[in-house]
Amino acid sequence: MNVEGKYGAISKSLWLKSAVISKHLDNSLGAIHGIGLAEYMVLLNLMKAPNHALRRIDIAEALARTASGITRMLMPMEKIGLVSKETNERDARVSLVKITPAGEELFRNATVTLDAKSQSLLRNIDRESADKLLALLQSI
Amino acid sequence: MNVEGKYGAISKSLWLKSAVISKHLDNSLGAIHGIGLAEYMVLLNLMKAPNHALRRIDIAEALARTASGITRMLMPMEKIGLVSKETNERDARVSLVKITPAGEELFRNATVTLDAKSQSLLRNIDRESADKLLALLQSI
DNA sequence: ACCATATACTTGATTAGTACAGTATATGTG
DNA sequence: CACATATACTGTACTAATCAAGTATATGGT
Repeated sequence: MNVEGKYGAISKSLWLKSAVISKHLDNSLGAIHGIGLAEYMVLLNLMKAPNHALRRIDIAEALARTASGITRMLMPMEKIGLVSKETNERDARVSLVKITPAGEELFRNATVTLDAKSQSLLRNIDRESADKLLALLQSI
Repeated sequence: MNVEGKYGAISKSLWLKSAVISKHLDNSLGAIHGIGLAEYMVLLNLMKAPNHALRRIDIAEALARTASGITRMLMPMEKIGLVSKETNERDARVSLVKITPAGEELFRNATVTLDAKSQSLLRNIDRESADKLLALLQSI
């Protein structure tokens, strides 16, 4: 394998392993908490944000999705009360998304599920290797 | 971060990085060769297979997709002549998928594109780290 | 102040995937 | 051999994402 092929192999492996793991996590999160991994990532980003609120466009950026995808994803989340819509008084174009107390509660519970399931899916990887893998992934 | 959280962090990072990289590769492969990363992975698996042919169910397994997803994906690929349908004389339920010479040619060209684009997307990762990352991903 | 351009979001049309049910064929057991 | 069960695939209905166009608002240059 030439040098370029090595990087191609990383892309392919990343694609496949992500598909496998994401499907498992989607299933677990869906069965127990009624949300998918993408919805979980929305809540995670809101929890990390100052004032627990973000613009839709920032959520799109954080999830590598389009603005319209976020609009559609948030509709049912708002309906079941995980997030709420707030206006930005400085900029009337913006519709801020804020996590609700119910959303925070679900996020905490879903985090337990996600961590446990992840550990089970990644049981082939010892803790030291896990540190290394995480660092490498985050350096991409 | 507790120990479980570390594995959860890997899942989340895998999910996000894969989304970013896959979208770039989909765009490049689509613009230049008219196929997506999933279609490329079909061709790759066919190239690796004995006799360059596989059952649909095996392709589904290799790509973490459903059988019906593969049926749909293969329809246009057959139409443009990248793969052909063959019967299995031992088992009439099976419809074997075989890569065509045109499919092989496209695969070789797409591999160059995929490797080059991957190297560019992963330029933050040096060759030694790339070896390590690939080994860790493949151990999942 | 005016207007051209840019930004934030939503909506309609399309595409790609899934689940589930249906069809055809194969396999294993009494 | 007969028949229940399993397997391979396809078709229908649905869901989730995209793109491109549309609306509203903000910003910058003259």
